[in-house]
Amino acid sequence: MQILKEDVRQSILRAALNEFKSHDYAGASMRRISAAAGITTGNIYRYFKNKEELFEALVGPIYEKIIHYILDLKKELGRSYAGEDNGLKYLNMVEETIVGLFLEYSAELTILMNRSSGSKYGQVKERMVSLIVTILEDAFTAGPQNAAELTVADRQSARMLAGTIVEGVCLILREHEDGETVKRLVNEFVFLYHLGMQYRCTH
Amino acid sequence: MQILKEDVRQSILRAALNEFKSHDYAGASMRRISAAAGITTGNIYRYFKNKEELFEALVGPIYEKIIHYILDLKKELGRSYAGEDNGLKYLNMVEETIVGLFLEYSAELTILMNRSSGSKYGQVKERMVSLIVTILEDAFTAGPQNAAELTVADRQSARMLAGTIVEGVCLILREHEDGETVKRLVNEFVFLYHLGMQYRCTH
Amino acid sequence: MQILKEDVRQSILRAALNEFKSHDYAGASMRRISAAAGITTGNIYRYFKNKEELFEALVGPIYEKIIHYILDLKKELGRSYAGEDNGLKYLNMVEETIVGLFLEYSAELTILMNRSSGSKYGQVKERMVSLIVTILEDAFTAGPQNAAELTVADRQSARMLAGTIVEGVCLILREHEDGETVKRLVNEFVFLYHLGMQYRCTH
Amino acid sequence: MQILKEDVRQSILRAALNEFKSHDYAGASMRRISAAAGITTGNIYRYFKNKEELFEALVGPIYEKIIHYILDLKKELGRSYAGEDNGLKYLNMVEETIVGLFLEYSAELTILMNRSSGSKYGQVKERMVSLIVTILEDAFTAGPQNAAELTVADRQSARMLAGTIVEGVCLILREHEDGETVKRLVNEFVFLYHLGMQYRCTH
DNA sequence: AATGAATGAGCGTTCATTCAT
DNA sequence: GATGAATGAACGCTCATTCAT
Repeated sequence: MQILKEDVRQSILRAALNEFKSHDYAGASMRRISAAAGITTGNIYRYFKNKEELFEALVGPIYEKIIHYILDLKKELGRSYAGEDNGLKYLNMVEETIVGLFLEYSAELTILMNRSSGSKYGQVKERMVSLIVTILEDAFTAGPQNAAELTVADRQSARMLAGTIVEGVCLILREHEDGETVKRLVNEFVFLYHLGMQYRCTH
Repeated sequence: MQILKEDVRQSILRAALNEFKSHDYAGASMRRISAAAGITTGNIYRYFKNKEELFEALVGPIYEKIIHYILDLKKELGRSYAGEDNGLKYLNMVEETIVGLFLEYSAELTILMNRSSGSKYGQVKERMVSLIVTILEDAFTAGPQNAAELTVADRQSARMLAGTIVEGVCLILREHEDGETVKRLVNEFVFLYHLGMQYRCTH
Repeated sequence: MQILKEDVRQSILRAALNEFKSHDYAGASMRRISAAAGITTGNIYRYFKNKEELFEALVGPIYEKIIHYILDLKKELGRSYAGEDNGLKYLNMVEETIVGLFLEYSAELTILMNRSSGSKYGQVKERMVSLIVTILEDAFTAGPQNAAELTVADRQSARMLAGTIVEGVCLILREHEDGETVKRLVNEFVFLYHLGMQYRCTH
Repeated sequence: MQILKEDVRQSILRAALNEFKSHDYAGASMRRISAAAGITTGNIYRYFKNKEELFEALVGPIYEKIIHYILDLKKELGRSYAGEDNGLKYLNMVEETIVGLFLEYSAELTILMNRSSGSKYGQVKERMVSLIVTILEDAFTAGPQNAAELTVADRQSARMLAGTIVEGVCLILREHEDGETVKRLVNEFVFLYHLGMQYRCTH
């Protein structure tokens, strides 16, 4: 009844996912994770050095991807402002990458965003917000080259919008597991912000 | 160099505020709180019976106030739908009570909303969101009498909007201390949602 | 040099027995017990869920047995009064069960009787004494049918005798390990009380 | 509303008596004692160096007296065996001193006998039993000069009887506060043992 | 003399992590 | 590879005792 190494690793990750869905990084229990994975307490440490590394194995790749995608998005927007590209590609990117990521890894994202306090990802919301702020500031000024002229009030608004976008997405992730529902709500949500942004840029 | 009782109490509350800002109710440490307050472990229990009561002293009064204010708001909106009153009074209420409360107790609210899992306030965000959901559902249908006809998707949207409103306001509060700035951002934020709501109700 | 599980469990029970011999339930220290058992603080909780369960593992089974035996004894005495049976069987029962129990579990009984205040067995001496009181009251009046006519003073005497019987037996057990010695002393002791009882009933 | 020193001392002792009546030495609380005495936590330490000395002030004098009386009793019995004196004086002594002591200081005795485990009086029962054993051994052999010829079994019986006498008295003290009742029960109890002793010495 | 705030060691208990088998 | 017993630090909390006032 020997389980192969990779199988075990996967069942630990699966169990950890469930554990972290309902507990903070600090509150999650390695004992419960190993029990749920069908292995013993000690054995988990042959696969993951410690709690931190198990957590990292779970959310780290997703963290990298989402940061990467947001950076790509920003670059694409830069091209769009420069006229090298139309806005269509940008929207496609959102659909194909970000929303796709949400759909595929919604559990990991939920954990990354809502359960990582106490781990090295504790500041992840803040980092994501900062990234999105730079995107919004570009949007406010129709391109990065003019970003310097933003007022303090503009910067604050950007930060608030970025923050509520992130929090709003987290919220949706926290409450819904069904992929289609998440997609619909994220779209609605993005649309709401899009509307607000248009209004802002035209008034 | 004995410190006066009230000073100590305040420094405990201040230290607890900081501790709970970065840890769950369960993850917060009474030892760290006392250390940060500059007192010993045992002494904290002269001021607060236990962790639960310290937490309650921090967020309890604010919880009572905000629930109360939201209920008042809902009642006022009810009158507004019934034509007994115009929308002006409603907006004044938001300005005078909710925003004021948020301004004065932003840290406590943040904790109440984000760190209370495991305490008796564990369900507070859910309760607040539920309250706001009923307000939004009334708004979707222009009055409580038609609320029954909402689709599941409508209800999910209402829930998401309510959640992001709560989260968004918390976020603004977390990051800004200046009253005027908070007011402006909350107004911008409320306006954004108002816009979204109008669009939704007319399409 | 890993110690087998059952060995550890036994050494915990042995250490607990010693600790509870000289401390109340409340005053006994889990740390001292683990130290005396040669294990660390945390490890004791792998074997016993908490202090209460450790105490219960020590005295619970003995409590059940002794209550059961005393009830049997009383039933047998009832038959004896009714003439259905002679006194011989009764004496055999005392010899075979109660004395045997006391011989085998004298330390546990001592603890059960003298150190359980604060635990769920806090009232055990009282319950045992009460049981024996009913037996003595029957003896005073030569059968349960006349027990109602006892004076307050009689009842107090019965209570005192019952109490000293219980205490006396515990005392003998505490100080002697040799089975024959215990048997002889208990017999002497029972004889003493028997003598007193006869005298009382005939004067 | 200044209370004189001696008054305070007395009210502390009174409060301590009540506390120790219902708690072990270890389980008794200095805080509760000071509160019941109507003084502050710290002030108690101006009157008694620590818990141990307060306990000692309460039971120490009674301990000295009872040991002293038992020694006197033994001396008197010695004279009685030597024919220097009749048994009457001996019985008078029991009435006048021991029982008198019980009547006057029953609370302190109860505490001394039943609540002192953990204090320096923890071994008091054992010491008293040893004393009484020497008296009983003399009685078995009609005088100290023959005590050497006792069998092991005799010594064990003496020890058992001494023990149950002590325990029996403790039990009476524990359950009755009314002086007359205590006196009657102690007399009954002493009579019972007297009867047993007579029987033993004549068979 | 008295106060009562403060101390700090100790309590029962939990849990991530280690290690002999 | 795997086991699960063992470790030890940390937790919330209590309490005898001390000490600045």
